[in-house]
Amino acid sequence: MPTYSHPRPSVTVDVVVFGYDGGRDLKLLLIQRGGEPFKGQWALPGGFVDMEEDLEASALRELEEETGVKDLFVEQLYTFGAPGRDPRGRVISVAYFALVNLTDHPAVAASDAARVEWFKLHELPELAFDHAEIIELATSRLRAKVRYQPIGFELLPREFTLAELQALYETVLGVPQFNKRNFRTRIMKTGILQEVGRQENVAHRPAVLYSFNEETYHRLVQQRDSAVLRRALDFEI
Amino acid sequence: MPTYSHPRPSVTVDVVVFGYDGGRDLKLLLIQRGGEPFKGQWALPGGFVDMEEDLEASALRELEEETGVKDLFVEQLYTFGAPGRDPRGRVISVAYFALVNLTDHPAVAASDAARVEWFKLHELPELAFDHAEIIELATSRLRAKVRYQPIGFELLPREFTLAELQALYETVLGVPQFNKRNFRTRIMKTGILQEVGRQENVAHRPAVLYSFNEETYHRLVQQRDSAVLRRALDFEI
DNA sequence: TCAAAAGTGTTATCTCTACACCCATGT
DNA sequence: ACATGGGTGTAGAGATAACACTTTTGA
Repeated sequence: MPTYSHPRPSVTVDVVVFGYDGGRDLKLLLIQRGGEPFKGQWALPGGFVDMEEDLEASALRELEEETGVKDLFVEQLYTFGAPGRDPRGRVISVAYFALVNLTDHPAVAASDAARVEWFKLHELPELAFDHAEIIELATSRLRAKVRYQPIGFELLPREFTLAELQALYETVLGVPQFNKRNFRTRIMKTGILQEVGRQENVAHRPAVLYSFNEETYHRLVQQRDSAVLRRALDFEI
Repeated sequence: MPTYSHPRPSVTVDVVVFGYDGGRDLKLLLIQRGGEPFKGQWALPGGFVDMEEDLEASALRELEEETGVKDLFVEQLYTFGAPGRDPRGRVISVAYFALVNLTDHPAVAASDAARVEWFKLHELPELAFDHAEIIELATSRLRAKVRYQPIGFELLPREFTLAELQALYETVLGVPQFNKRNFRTRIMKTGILQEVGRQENVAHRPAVLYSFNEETYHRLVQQRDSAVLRRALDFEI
């Protein structure tokens, strides 16, 4: 097997970053391409993997270089490698995805990218390469993940009310609204929330503020995807 | 961005094939390497991706070339790309995994492989490269999958009894034994099984033979991972 | 008639859903 | 006092777990 003489494809990483700011829409981080191919079109942040660099490190590096977004957890999504997906030749792309609290992660155009913008997930522009397909997969992965892991940790500010947490779930799952009473019962039963104070200066009964109890959170997420979480988070759609 | 001049890693595929033959163990398909590096050691079937070939097609081709195993569904698992995982240089490997009914898929050594063998999952030999890590990930993916998708379709013969289906679940999940009555109720409620006959010449009451109702099966698996299936298959561990 | 494995009835308990209601605050 | 959103009690329906029981076959 003459391994050294094998023709070699190029390898890139692309990153799908979902952002949330409390509204009725999830947002998606895109860059406008500054170079060919697809110059001027919107695309996922990403780029070529360096020879001595881990894949995940590449994803984080390219993301920061192109958008300024950093300090986040990425998770591998899928590897796209159909011949012909890139006009430059054979390019295999390892896609990553991440969730961030939008207000903590301002986007700033840099290097290759002409512009950077957070788009509403339901109002995306036309996309370069097969990036629409990548985003679709990431979206369905997010909706699956929400059912067995608490996503609020990454998407919400450090302190939040139960109403905010519920709004997040309704937004991500795209359902009109579910029962307040039952949502609370389910979430509280997991024990992952801890009371940290109450709202002030609101024209109604002040809501209790919660944050995630990191210890309980990590124990539950670790434990073979914990039946406790599945039971509590598996909202019917 | 001078894309043409980028240094390029090699890209391979590796395939984790789980087999079942009705016993108390899951089996795993391994080859003994015929060439360097790791000559003589056991490894996952796999090899280099051709320039004009889709990743999944590569995985199926390498699997058949090295083991004779074909006609099966593979699912992408994860992409391993740590620098240093292959002594030949930078090699990025896209791992796939598959489930087969062992009796329908005899293994035959061919081409590069010195030998091919089905190993019990709990009695694996020392493995080449980072393949032990790949197998560990595949195993945990299988145990997660079993909870929301019916795996019997791929692992069992076309006709089977409920006792056989239950033994499969106990084997995959590694639990001693769960309640017969309740297992049956859960499975039957999905409507995924159809009666196709009964056992003959057994020294006890003959069991009803079932097969999967393909139509119901595909409808349920498709439908956003169907709550019906999750409810029915999510066995406590 | 017996052993072996298949298959069923039933109940007590737990969980979930839906809906109505009460509570605390600023204006 | 009242509007506003936060927060709770609870009954009826439905799902679940556990156990003991009946059935059908070949030897």
